[in-house]
Amino acid sequence: MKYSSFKKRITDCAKDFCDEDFLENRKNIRIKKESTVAKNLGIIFDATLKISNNKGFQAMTMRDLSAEAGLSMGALYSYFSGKEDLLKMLQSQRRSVTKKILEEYIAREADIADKLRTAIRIHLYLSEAMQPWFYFSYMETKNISGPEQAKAIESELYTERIFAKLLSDGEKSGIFLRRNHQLTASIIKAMLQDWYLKRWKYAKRNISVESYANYLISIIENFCLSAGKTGKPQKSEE
Amino acid sequence: MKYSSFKKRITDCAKDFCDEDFLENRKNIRIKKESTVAKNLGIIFDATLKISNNKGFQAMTMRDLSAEAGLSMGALYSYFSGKEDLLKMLQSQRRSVTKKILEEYIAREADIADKLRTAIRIHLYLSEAMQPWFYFSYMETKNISGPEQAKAIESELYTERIFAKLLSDGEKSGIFLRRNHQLTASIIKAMLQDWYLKRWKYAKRNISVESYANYLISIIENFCLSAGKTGKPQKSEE
DNA sequence: GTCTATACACAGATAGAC
DNA sequence: GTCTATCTGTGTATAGAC
Repeated sequence: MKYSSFKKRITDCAKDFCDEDFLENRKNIRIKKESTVAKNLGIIFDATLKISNNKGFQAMTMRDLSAEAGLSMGALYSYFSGKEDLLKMLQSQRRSVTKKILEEYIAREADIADKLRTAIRIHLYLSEAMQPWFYFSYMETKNISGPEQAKAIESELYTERIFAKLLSDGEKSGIFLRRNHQLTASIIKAMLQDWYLKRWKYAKRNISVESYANYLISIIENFCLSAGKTGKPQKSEE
Repeated sequence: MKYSSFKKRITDCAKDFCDEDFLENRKNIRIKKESTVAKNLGIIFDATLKISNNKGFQAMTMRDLSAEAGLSMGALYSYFSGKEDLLKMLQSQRRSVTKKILEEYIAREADIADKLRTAIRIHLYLSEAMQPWFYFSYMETKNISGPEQAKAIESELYTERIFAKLLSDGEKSGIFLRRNHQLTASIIKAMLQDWYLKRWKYAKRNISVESYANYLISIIENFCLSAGKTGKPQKSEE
């Protein structure tokens, strides 16, 4: 699957505001009209990501945000009760979109080796489509208050478990070698994360997200696939 | 080589204050006596890393630092001219130690495959011995003023080039396969970084730095070594 | 719903005594 | 060399007009 067709499918979803964690916060918002909330929250979230990824969330002032979003300080505070609240809403909204899409695409595949390839590929495509948020989430959630940090860690472990499960199922079916699946899974995560953490590097070198995906898949299959079961051949470089 | 013997060798070095970039800043320090400077700067650096890795460098106040270091605000300001200056000194001191040691150990090996193994292993050992600083440097330097950020990027690319060069030399000698060496090198970096960025995870799972090193080396050698040249066998899991 | 003006707290930094 | 006391800027958040 090519990135371009994935992206088309995704851009609508990405602005869904129907997550339950999000609705929890909805009642703190003074604005009544649903369409105004959706429009302005979108603008506020994008501005937050833009500024934070430049100078850090903690360093972003409300005046910065006000200028970038084109709303006065007063207006901003009718969409959230404070900086911490803003972070919570942003995180829960994006996290639920990510999870939904990842699960959807993996479920479509029947074969285990395909599921693993798809999991790697779709995770990369997701982080490509929402790079500013993935970067933000990685860099900022470490320093945040207790419950938010716990959710970030849980989210890290959640995708890791998906990979570990696939590797372990694959071993049972004889298509993958016996390895330390948990460790392999966590190394896959590290490689996936590098894509959105070092985007400047890959962009400068003209590495496309497709070719990065193919490269990762071939590294992992070299390491995990049983001999003879080379699966569909994957190009190792572009 | 075991981590424990490496660590013994390193702990002395790690407090060297003889880097040229550092001496540049030395003249801004009002304190005359060299031994006092070394002692208190050590305390200040450690306190900075401890607080910053908890709440972020930008969120660390001088009062926090004063309390943690056991020095008054006034005293602190006789060791640096401001927060930014403190960061510059810390970065240049640690960066020079890291570079020196990494080069030293790679140079000791004659065989290319051994050089690659050593580069991976020693980088991991270094980041284990100085985990707080590696973590700090990764998370904080992105948001900092121009020249400091440029040095951080240069440092990332510097180690990457070491790996890429080894892979490419190895290809010429016929021991490594023809791959996209630059891309492989950047993926090696990603895997190395995961060790110090997710230390909580590996600690909880009782993965030792030695076994992580062995695992990485086996992934890379599976991918890069020419058939038949399996080199010294590496354990893939512990 | 959005604005301007302002309160109030807290940060970085320094002066000058000891 | 280290301390306490204090200045000044800047950040978050709110009140109340439009």
